[in-house]
Amino acid sequence: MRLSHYFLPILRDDPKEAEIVSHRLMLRAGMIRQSAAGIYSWLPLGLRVLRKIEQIIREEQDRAGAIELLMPTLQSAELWRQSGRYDAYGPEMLRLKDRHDRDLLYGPTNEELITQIFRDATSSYRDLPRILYHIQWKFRDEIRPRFGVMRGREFLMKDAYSFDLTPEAARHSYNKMFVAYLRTFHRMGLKSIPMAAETGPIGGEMSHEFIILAKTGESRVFCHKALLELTPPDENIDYDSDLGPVIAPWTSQYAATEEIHNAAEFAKQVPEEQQIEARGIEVGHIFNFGTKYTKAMNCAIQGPDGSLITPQGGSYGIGVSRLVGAIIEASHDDNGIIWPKAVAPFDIGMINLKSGDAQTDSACEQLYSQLRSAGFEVLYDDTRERAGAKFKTMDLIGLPWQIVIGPRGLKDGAVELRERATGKAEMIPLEGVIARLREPEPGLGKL
RNA sequence: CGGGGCAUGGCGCAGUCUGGUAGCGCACCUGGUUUGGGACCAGGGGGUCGCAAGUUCGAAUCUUGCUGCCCCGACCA
Repeated sequence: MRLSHYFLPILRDDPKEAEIVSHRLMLRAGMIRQSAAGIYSWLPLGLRVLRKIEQIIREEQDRAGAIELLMPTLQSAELWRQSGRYDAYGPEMLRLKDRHDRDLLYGPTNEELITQIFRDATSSYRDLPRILYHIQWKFRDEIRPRFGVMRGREFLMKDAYSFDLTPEAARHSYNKMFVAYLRTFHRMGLKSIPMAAETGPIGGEMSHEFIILAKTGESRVFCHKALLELTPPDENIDYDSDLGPVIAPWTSQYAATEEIHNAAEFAKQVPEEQQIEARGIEVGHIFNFGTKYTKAMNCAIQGPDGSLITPQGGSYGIGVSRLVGAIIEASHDDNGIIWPKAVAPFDIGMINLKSGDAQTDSACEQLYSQLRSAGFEVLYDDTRERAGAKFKTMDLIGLPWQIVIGPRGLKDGAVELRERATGKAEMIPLEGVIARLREPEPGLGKL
């Protein structure tokens, strides 16, 4: 993409409404614009990140055997009356009426709807287990939206729902999602820590929040240091095998959010030098809630012996739009965002230091086209800005690699390759750029 | 919802106390000089001063009502 043809409204100054760093940087980097309190438009750069995150989530859900569908944003109140949540949910739920004066709501979650869909389409035990998911916009009318996309009212969420015949089978579905979440967040360059959690209004007995540590996190969390060193299973993990032992390293160590933290237990279970007390951002939440919704929604399945079985349910959320902010909270410096490679809006930012100079232009054009043919996503700054301004912009938007091309280096046929995360720069021959970019990252195993 | 604050061009702000018809920096446009970490000079364009009613010869400025947004708290993916 040529910057001269792109839509990237950079702000040089901090907008005063943005308090925390991710919100500030997203506004300044031209990723989002606010439309109303807690409601945002996603500009091209932000959208690209959102899509990358979505895609990683999708791949890992699919790998774990979940099946994608898409439910609407608007739901009928009638459905929610069946589960009893229409009245229980409170003012957080946005309620509206259509022209026939029928009650509708903008979905804050989808347990009722998915249960209805599943119920109406399934009658045999042979059709279980299933995990269905979708990635859709939700609305919760928060009392006080804040922190940009981290706590918006409208937000993009992946939510999955499992249906199983027995509690044991439901436990297995839960474990599948547990593993999928470990892998998902790891692929995004995040260290996520599953923590025992309260179940809240969704209900149920078993629940984990997936927390990433960040100074600006909204809640205090406590855990064993060893949890930070664990690596998730690789892509060859067999999701049909017993996953209990696989997740044991995570579930056997103390890890709790503030709400259920028990200081005495913490002290007893974790040696002082291994204790971590930090702030965290919740990016995922998994629940197992038994028959809460299937029962309320009259969902029954015929078993092998002809008897009716009420399926066991679970739901599994990931805050997709929140993750964009969370990743920035976890990965930035004074100059701007530092995108993990897997979610960066572009792989490479190419800076033409002397647009209009025939030699520099042609070297840039040549490399730009080669990089794209090689499969890289490149944002090419071909504008007439001065060098300094271009550097500042590139640092702000945080693309993993910067390629700096100017007459000085071209004299020797070289360009500068700079890694945003480390600031390390090296001069390499024009022809060597692609080979250099393809070198495997040290320490990054195959996931 | 309780407490605090803000609303003036795309962004950041001054002007409001003491009414006289809107200004600064950045950004933008034109020309010139510049050009490896947010250049300089000159000339320009752009604002129903959040909305409504009122006071007044005259309102960004005073009065009343409303709306939007931000921060702290309780609540939450």
